Amino acid sequence: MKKRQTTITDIAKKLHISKSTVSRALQNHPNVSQKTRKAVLDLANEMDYRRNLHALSLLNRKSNTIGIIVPELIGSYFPQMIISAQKEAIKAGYNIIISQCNECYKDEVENAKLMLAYQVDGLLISLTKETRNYDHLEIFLRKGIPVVFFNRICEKMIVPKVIVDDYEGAFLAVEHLIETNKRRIAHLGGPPSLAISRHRLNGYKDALKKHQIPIDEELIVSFDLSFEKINIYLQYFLSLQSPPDAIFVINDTTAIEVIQLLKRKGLRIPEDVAVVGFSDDYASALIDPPLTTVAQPIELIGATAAKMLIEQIDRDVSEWKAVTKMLKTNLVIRQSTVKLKHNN
Amino acid sequence: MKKRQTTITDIAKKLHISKSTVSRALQNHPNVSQKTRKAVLDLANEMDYRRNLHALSLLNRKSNTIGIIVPELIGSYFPQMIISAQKEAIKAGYNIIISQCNECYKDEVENAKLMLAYQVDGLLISLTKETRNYDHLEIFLRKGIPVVFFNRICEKMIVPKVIVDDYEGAFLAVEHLIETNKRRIAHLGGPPSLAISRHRLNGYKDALKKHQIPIDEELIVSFDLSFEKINIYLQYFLSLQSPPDAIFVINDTTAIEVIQLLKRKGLRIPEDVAVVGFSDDYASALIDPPLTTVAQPIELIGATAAKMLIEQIDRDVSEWKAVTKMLKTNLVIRQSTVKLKHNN
DNA sequence: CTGTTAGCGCCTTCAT
DNA sequence: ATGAAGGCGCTAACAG
Repeated sequence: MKKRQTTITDIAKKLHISKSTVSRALQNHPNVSQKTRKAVLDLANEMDYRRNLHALSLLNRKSNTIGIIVPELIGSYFPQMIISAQKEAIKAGYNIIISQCNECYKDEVENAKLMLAYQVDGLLISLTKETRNYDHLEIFLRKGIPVVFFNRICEKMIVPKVIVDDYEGAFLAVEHLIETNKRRIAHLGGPPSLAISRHRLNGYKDALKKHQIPIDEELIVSFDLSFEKINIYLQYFLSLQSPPDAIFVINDTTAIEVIQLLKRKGLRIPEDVAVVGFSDDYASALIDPPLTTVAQPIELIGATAAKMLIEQIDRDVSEWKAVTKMLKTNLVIRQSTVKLKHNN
Repeated sequence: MKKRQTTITDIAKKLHISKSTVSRALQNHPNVSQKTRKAVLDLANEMDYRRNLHALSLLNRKSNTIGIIVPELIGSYFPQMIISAQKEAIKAGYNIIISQCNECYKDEVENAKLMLAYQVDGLLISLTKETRNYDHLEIFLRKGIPVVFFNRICEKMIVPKVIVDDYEGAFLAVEHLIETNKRRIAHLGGPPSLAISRHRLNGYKDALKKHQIPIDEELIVSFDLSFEKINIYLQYFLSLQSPPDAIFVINDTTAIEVIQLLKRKGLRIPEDVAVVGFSDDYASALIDPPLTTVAQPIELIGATAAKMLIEQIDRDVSEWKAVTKMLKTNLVIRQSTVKLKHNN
């Protein structure tokens, strides 16, 4: 025999009063006598009554829920971002539903449908590396559900976005490499489908240009972020006639793997090859040598994205503003590019 | 003007047929003519129709949703566990709602209430370090909603649990330290409120006993997992008359911090102090020196817990089985305890 | 201050 | 093969 949940009807029956009175008491309406209110609240408490959110959502045509779709949960970036977005959401009375895509486009589409089925009031999303079609997201806009992108954005869609200055971050990172006297700087970039890949690539190129270092296409590889291939590309770099003396890598998890592989091949970091990553993952400060990387203000990104989303919710579609908020990055210099003196 | 979602009624009206027919068509009922079915499906598709899960949940008194509450999302343990639990859940037709507690009891209680409000069909939970009262979880049982614990379990509650053999894991880890000729082995343990802390402590003690090493209470500290305090305890250890030559640490994130601090103090690892952690976090293999640790079969834990939960759902309370599944750990030996030959 | 009613979107039963 | 009606839990609008 499966037990039923406690409902307002149950409470009403026990107290021999109407459901509306119970409902009002539970919501602290003024029009309820002290005595009744107390009786209701006590009984509700005793019976572990919880408002059924599904009923509420159905009634109000509003779920008070925000969906968050992230490409993955590996590394510290997305978990941290979720935590800070959630904090902001709860402050505004919204719950969140999280789902992750294993970097897989199909999962992203499924997750988007699920969010729709859950009637989320808004969607926060960072795309998978595979995503090139955005139909599953356009649906939200057609339905009047606001969408806010962060990190992995879709440039074609006119909605609010929270990003960091990938171009500048990359530019400064590469300039830093140049300043440490590296000249053959390679770039292990991301898939061109992602805007972040393109911006970071541009920053890389412009930094070289500024310092009159010729851009050598041999030294530029765009890869699909699949872990297994890192070694292949690294091997390629090292086998060049004139191999790189530094590598600017699209993200930290990849850069960390690059460092592991370089060490295994007996190369010294940074003397033989310097390495720079992007995002300042939790593990980056811990590895040997610690990774120089372009830090992102993750908490700020999460909070900002959530705020922007909540602002759009309940607002008429015609009033939506597709602001793109670009936050600053911050180059964190560690020993993967600069050898500590006292280490020698 | 806020747009409404597409409903069965909308489709019915457009096609001039009844709602029930539309509903049947959408569910592939046999009693619908081919023509009608096609018309409905086409229109549904065109209008981006999605079943309203709240309505379904209300109607069926079943949300087809599993709640997962984790103490935090820092480190790779819980994210990985969530991913594998989710995989299993989806296979069985369940969606999941994740929430994290920032290691805070109050948040755990709030999250539990939220899960109740969402009418989850079952709950997967790992407790925060602060949790000592379980009233918020007992409610689930009273309501006939199955609960399955994993990792941080509550020993007092008679429900299914998925754990690893913490005792054995600790025992083997400490024995390994003894085999590397360490004799003053300290234990930086977790709060005694957590069963894992107690079991790991027992494993530690018994390993010492087996090898006739006296247990020195000076060398045993139980701390509350708050990051800031790690240095205090470490400093305490090092200031002892006879300081430890090895430390067995309650978990990897703490052990990693211990290694950082030891290095900063100029101590050599493992020569001066060896370090062992627990759980094999993603970062553990990457730090310098790589951390020897007791690995847990995380994916298996997640999948097993989800399976056990789903098995209980829909089953009568009287049939619930409070099985505790204990999985094996696996000692991963790295350079924080054993120096590589070719490194010298 | 309290009660009655209607309906959110969906499906199932019963009738046709 | 189709339609009509009722109800899941809740609240807002309307009566008293």
